[in-house]
Formats: sequence, structure tokens, C-alpha cells
Amino acid sequence: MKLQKITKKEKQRHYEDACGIAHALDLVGERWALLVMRELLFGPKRFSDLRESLPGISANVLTQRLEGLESAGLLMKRKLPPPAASQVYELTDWGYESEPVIRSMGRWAARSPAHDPTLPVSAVSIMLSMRTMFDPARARSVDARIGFRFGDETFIGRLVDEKLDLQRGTTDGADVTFITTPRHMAAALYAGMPLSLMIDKKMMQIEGNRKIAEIYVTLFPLPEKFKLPAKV
Amino acid sequence: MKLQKITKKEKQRHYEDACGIAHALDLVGERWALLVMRELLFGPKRFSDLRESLPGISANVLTQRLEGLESAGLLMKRKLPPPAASQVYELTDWGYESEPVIRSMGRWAARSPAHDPTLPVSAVSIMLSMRTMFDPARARSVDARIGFRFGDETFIGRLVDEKLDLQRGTTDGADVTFITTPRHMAAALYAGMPLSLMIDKKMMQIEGNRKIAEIYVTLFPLPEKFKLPAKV
DNA sequence: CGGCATCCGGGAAGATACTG
DNA sequence: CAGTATCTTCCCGGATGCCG
Repeated sequence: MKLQKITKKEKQRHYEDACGIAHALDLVGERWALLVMRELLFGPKRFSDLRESLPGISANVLTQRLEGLESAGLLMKRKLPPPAASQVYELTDWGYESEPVIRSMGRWAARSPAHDPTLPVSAVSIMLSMRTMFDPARARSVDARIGFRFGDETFIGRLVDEKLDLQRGTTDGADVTFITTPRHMAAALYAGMPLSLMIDKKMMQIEGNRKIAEIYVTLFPLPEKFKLPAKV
Repeated sequence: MKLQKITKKEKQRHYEDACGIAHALDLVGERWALLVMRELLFGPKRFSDLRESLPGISANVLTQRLEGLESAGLLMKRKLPPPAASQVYELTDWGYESEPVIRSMGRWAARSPAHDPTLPVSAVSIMLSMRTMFDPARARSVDARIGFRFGDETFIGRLVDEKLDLQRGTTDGADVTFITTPRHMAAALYAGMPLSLMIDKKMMQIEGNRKIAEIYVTLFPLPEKFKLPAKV
């Protein structure tokens, strides 16, 4: 009976449409697929990392999505060298090229009237939102290294020449480091919550040059919300 | 028992995630939703127009998607003035702002190794693909009006100053008009099928300046396909 | 622990028929 | 033409359990 695995149906629903959009949806249009891609944009992750970052996905669905994305050529299963011989999932080059797509979705959705910013966010989400919403014009003549610590997930950014480069990595050598949760980082960046208040309320710690931190959190302007037209 | 309709659950699955991507997927992540948006990018359509353009969508699913997109603020139901007092669906301003998102998905998916260009395409799809894949550098010092007739769907384009402007509209005043099907137009643009051959085989007619037509079909280069990495 | 198979209940999608 | 009603199929989500 195990032999049925070999002959198992490879079929899945797909749009019979040669349009590129439809094909994109065949690739990443299933539930959770694009969020799995999002979580891998800053580098490989393990199965359990993905589960932690994606509240609500169940193990079997994650397995299915990883299989689907792998067979589409968007990611690869890879075994890390010993001693950490754990398995990770890593985007292919083409998989990484989905970042502009994902970013433009985020930028567009930021105008939604229905967006609820109080829900949880993953570390990758907030880091990706910085890449997305960064306004170079606000960063003139700033040159700094910024660190981020969300529990054990750390990131390092370099701000120079009106460019912002954010990567996963240790916070060594940062001029200033934010130590907080993704959610509180979002409050500082997008709800304009004063850093002094956040520090007082133990929502955040800042190590290093506080002045740079104050500037940094102003570099990510949100677009104006869309106003629903009145019913005709 | 009909009263149950009033109290029916408005609930739907949603990602409990404040990330913009997740919110975008809550808005347009359901099956068919983004393709409905695509079909409306060149202007309003009727219910039955949408069904024709979206091979495979069933009436009840289309109804649900239109309801969902309307309540999200992405489109509006509108009644045309008499005598054509038919109902149409039209994107809101914010709905039209999804075009960059949709285009970037199409551009990204064009690199997919698995893309099958032999499937059917809608007229809007092929017109949108031109907006997406247009290469300004190839259009130096070309100034022309180009018409497109796909059955009774007609479009008009203006090519000037290395810009291409495509709209729904009559082909009046075009320097050259392509009369064909969306699928054959795709063959000319993306499979490099010679126009002379297509005309011989009755796959296409060209009215007006044939020379402009020959140039026009070279303005839309496809990106290189992604090569699947060898299994490790 | 990490990853995958299996079963089950609910709900969304698909197909068809039908109505104003 | 513009949708509803109904039925079936399949996907998603949760729980459990196996195996390295």
C-alpha cells in the first residue's frame, strides 16, 4: 500500500491561463505560500523557525507548501554542515527575486483602511517593512550602523549614501542597537511612539547612540490611508 | 428560515498578522480575486464580461469575490446610465493602485521555467503584459498610434517619447491596427512569430502601416528563464 | 526535536441547474 | 443578463502518531 505514494496524484488546482499573473498565482497563490517566502527573504530557516514566525500555520500545510515551493524552483531543502546538521529551507536566486513583488504588495496594502496594526508581527516582517518604506530623502548625510535584537533573532543595518542595507547578522559594531520586540519596533516606527516613553515602560532598550535611534525611527513614512468613497 | 441570511456569518479566514503582506493577502489572497482585479484594470466590466474573461470561474465564486472586493473598498458596483442600464464593476482609485503590484507579479513570473504560453489569454491580459514588458530603450524616436481589435474588444495605444500609453478605446486614428486574437498577439510579441507568416496563415490582419507593426512587436523583451539548479 | 503520514470536521471552490 | 440554489469535491486546519 505504500506504493501508492509513487503514483500519488501530482494534480493541483491551477488557473488555465497563460497570463503571467495567473501563473504567479499558480506558483505562490496558495494559502500561506507567500508568507513562507517572506519569512525566507532574510536567509534560510528551519521548519520550526517557520512555524514560530507564522502563527496559525499547521505542520502539514507547511510541509505541503515547502514541497510545492521546492518543486516550483523557488526554494531548496539544504542540510547545514556539522555540527549544526539541521535541515534548512533556502530560497533560490529566483525565489529571492520575489522580494520586489512582496514589497510592492506591502506598500500597496499599507493604504488599506482596514489594516489592524495591533496584531503580532514576525521579526522578518518588521525588517522587511523597513526595506519597503524607507525614504532615502529623509536620510541625507546620515552614516551609521544600526543593530536590532528581537530575542535571539538579530539584524544589522548600514545607513549610508541615502541607502539602507539590512541583513540578518550580529549587532557587533553597531552605533546603536534596538533591543525590543517586533511589535514594539513597529510602534516606534509607524505609530510614532516616543522612544523615551518606550524605554520608560520597559518596552525597549537602546544601546549606543540614542540620537541616531531618534533619527532612524523617522525614516519610514507611511502613505496616506485610502478613504472609502461614500455609497452612491 | 430565510432569516438566516441576515445573521449569516461574515467571518472568513484571515491571517492574524499585522504585516502588510499578510494584510494584502487578506484582501486579495483568495482564489480568483487578483484575476478579477486584473480584468478590471482597463476599466469597468459587467458580470458576464468577467465570466468570459476568466475561464473556469463559476458564477457563485465570482459573486463572492465581487462582494469581498467591494467590501474591502477595492471596487464598486455601478449602474450605467440609460439606455445601457446595465450593472458594471469598477475599481476604486485604490483598486487601480494595485496595478504596480500586479505588474511586478507578472514580470517576476515571466522567468518561471514552468510557464506554459499555449494556454488561453484574455484581451486584458495581453494588453497588460505590454504595459509590463515594454522596454523604453527600444522605442527611441518612434511616434505612433497603435490599435488592437480582439473581436469586439478594442484598445488604442500611443507610443511617443519612449513612453507607451495603452487604453481601452476605439482604434480610430491609429497608424496601424492589429486584428487578431489575444493568443496570436502573444505569439507575435513573445514567441517571435513573423507577422508575414501570421498573416499568411490567417492568424492576424494588419491594417495601416505595416512597418510600424514590425517595430512594435519587438518592443517587449522577455527576461531570461530561471534555470533550476541541479539537485545537490 | 524535526519532519512527515494519516484521519477527521468544516468550509471554500467547482459544476450544474434554475430564477427574475 | 445577473446572479441564486444545491450538490459534490477538495483544501485547510487541528490532532495524533510514527520514525530517525
